[in-house]
Amino acid sequence: MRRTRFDDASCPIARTTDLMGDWWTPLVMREAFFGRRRFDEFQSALDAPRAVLAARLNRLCDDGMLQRVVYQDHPPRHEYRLTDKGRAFWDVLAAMWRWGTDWQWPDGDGPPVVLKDRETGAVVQPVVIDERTGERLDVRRLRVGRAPS
Amino acid sequence: MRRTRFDDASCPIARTTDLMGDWWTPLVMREAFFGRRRFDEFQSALDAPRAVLAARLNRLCDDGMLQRVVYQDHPPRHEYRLTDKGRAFWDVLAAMWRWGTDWQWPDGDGPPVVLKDRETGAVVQPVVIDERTGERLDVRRLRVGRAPS
DNA sequence: TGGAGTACGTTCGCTTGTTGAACTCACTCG
DNA sequence: CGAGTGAGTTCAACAAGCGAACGTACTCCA
Repeated sequence: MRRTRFDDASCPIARTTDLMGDWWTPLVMREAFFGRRRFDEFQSALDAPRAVLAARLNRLCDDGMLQRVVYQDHPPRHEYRLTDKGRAFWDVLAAMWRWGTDWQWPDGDGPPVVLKDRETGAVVQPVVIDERTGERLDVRRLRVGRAPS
Repeated sequence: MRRTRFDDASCPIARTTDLMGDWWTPLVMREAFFGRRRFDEFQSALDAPRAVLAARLNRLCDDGMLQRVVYQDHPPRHEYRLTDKGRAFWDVLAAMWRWGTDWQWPDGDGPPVVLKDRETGAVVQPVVIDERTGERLDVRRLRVGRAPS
């Protein structure tokens, strides 16, 4: 049986899950954000099975998250670079970073790493708000509605 | 071979991925946010294999995202309810919602559904910002640093 | 008392995906 | 010429996913 697919679902969460819903894909994207570009850079950073990594990189290229850029012919070699679509995905990883930081270190002391501003050195704490009101989301006030036409 | 685990990684994204990195778990959480509580409610909403759903619900309970609440004995029956930790996870799903809405409908017209404020009916558009500055994140200005002690 | 229905899983046989290790190929470097 | 490198591909063993059927412990209605 093939894995159930959600890429034609009408829910944005389902479509995103279809693309990113496995153990390696979000980490491949994380490494891409941290500047990795070549196969072996990803491989040694993640220590992922090479076959799985190749499959994930292919899928991310197919889906337009990454783009192959040739840097030599004979043999053909390319780098994997983020597209605009891939770059926009950082928001999702940032939300995961924040939630993981807040909730996945039950010992109370939090993770050994934080996000910082490259120039000022200030700690960056991602948070999700409603673009219109600027306030944090309250699930209880949300509902799903038909899109305005 | 057992799936590679990241639950002891030092990166918050990796730990979050370890928990949510499969195709059903985010959708189970989505349904929990939309008010599902019982096994068959989840099952019919998602149309997931029952064995897989049972495994996911167990895992989410083990990890403190959901909580079993008994609503009858003989036979013992319980509901699955969100904990604070699970409720906090909405931010991640909201970021996925936004990204999926922006990038996973290439036909240009966007998904048929939107998030709305239950009272005012206004469309809600989640966005990720830096809590301190209130500005959207710019990946290029970020780096990973050691946590302050 | 008997049969249908409901709620919540578990078991089954099968297919697909993941894993680590080894291998290939086309170069480059000394 | 031989060793090294980068980017995958192939392999066999094992784990996980799949749909369907089954089990259990009730309740409801005639």
